[in-house]
Amino acid sequence: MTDATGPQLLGRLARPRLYEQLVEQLLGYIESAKLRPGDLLPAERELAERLGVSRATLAQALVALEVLGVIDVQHGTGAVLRHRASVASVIKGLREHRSRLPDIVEARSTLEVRLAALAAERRTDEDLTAIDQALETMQAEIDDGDRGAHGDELFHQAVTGAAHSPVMAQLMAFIGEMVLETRLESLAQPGRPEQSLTSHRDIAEAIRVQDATAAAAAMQRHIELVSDVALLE
Amino acid sequence: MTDATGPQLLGRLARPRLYEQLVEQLLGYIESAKLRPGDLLPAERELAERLGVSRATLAQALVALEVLGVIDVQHGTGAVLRHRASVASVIKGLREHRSRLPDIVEARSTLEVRLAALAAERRTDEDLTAIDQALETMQAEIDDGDRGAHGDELFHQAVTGAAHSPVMAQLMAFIGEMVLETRLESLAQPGRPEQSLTSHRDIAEAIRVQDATAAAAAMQRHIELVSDVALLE
DNA sequence: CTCTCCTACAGGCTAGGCCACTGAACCTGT
DNA sequence: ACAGGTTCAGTGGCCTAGCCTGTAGGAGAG
Repeated sequence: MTDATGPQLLGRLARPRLYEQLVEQLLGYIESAKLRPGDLLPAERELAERLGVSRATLAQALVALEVLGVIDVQHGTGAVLRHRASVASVIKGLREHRSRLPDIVEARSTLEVRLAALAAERRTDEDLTAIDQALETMQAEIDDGDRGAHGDELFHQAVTGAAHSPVMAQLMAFIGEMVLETRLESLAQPGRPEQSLTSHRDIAEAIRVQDATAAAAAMQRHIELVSDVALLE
Repeated sequence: MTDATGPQLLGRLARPRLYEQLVEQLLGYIESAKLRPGDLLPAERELAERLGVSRATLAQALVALEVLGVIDVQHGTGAVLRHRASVASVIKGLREHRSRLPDIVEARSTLEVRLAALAAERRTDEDLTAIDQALETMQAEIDDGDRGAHGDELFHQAVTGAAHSPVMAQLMAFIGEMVLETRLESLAQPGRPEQSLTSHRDIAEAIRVQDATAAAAAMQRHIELVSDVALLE
């Protein structure tokens, strides 16, 4: 899109990949053809010809759809639909116009509050060490005049890890991706890093003494503080 | 998993795809080589040769990693790492022992409890109508001796919609299939459908009167009821 | 010293081929 | 008539070989 209308001001310009366009088209096709779960997509050779691409490229698009959970490709049979079209359209819509920031913050806070509570219940001594190290890193960065973004990231990752919940960890990774894509830049407000570090310490302390309720509450306060101005981080 | 230990009793046996193995190997490589975000993976031609596969197949694996958010492939430059190895390893672990039930229930409850509360705050009259219709559908299905799985799914979708949070809806879709499996299992128990319907009515009532706290609590109870059976296995 | 341009090397995509798997139509012996 | 194998057309899986475009750093001109 932007690559056709004009140059982008920031960041490297969008690199259009054929397989991405194919994913869009296929999602659109699934929706418009009203395919139901279990239905078969047209054969690879036919699809490739109809779309005007090689089988190799189409195969990439099918891999992408498979990873997204939309289809399930079976050797000798074909590509079968796994979800109803509505789900596919949700994914499509999400990729087209990126999600709003408040929504992201909302989802993130939901997950992180729970992760903090779980971390308090399940943390091992190793988890605690990682959390403490993250705090030290952040402290060192702030002392250097930095805003401590790296240490902050480490902290949240350490807490996520301490919760020992792979599925929720993956959801967090997913959100992290959205945040990156929306080109969110946290604002470096004077005093903010110190406040953030302090609330981090509160969270860490609750996790240390394994108080799930306190950990959840501390994380909630932290997110409210942070989303107040900077919205994230 | 089972495909390595012995034959599966039900369902079609796992169909090993080369690109999937490559994803595993590459994740392992990223971790063992201690690559940091921003680092470049070896060139495609070199990787393909080292792994003993064609560039076309390697390209599929790279597409998969890109969709997973692990790397970012840039034309003319190479494949750059987007996340630290720990995140990659989490994804790897998740793909290995696919979807463990307790984790799924955990993630689901976290999201749905919050969704119920948001639904209570934000529901429109249309949302409420959809919720009531889902309840009627489920009631009709149960009266017919069915498990009411369809109505159950409709209900949760309606609540999710009423929360008006696209990102969390997306996250629900992300784990949607696993949730569906969980739901089907629990509803198979005698007497369960009625209990489930009753707790659905509680949730719907709280949303109707826009009591967020009550909605969250009702959803929490509902999920505990459901996961109770599912976890007994 | 700076700037331009060249070029080696990166990924993107195509074409065409062969192999393995699936399922249904079709034999064949009972 | 039937249950059992067998055949075969169609499907995806993967490979080789090649040419294209984009990137970035160094050589050379100014």
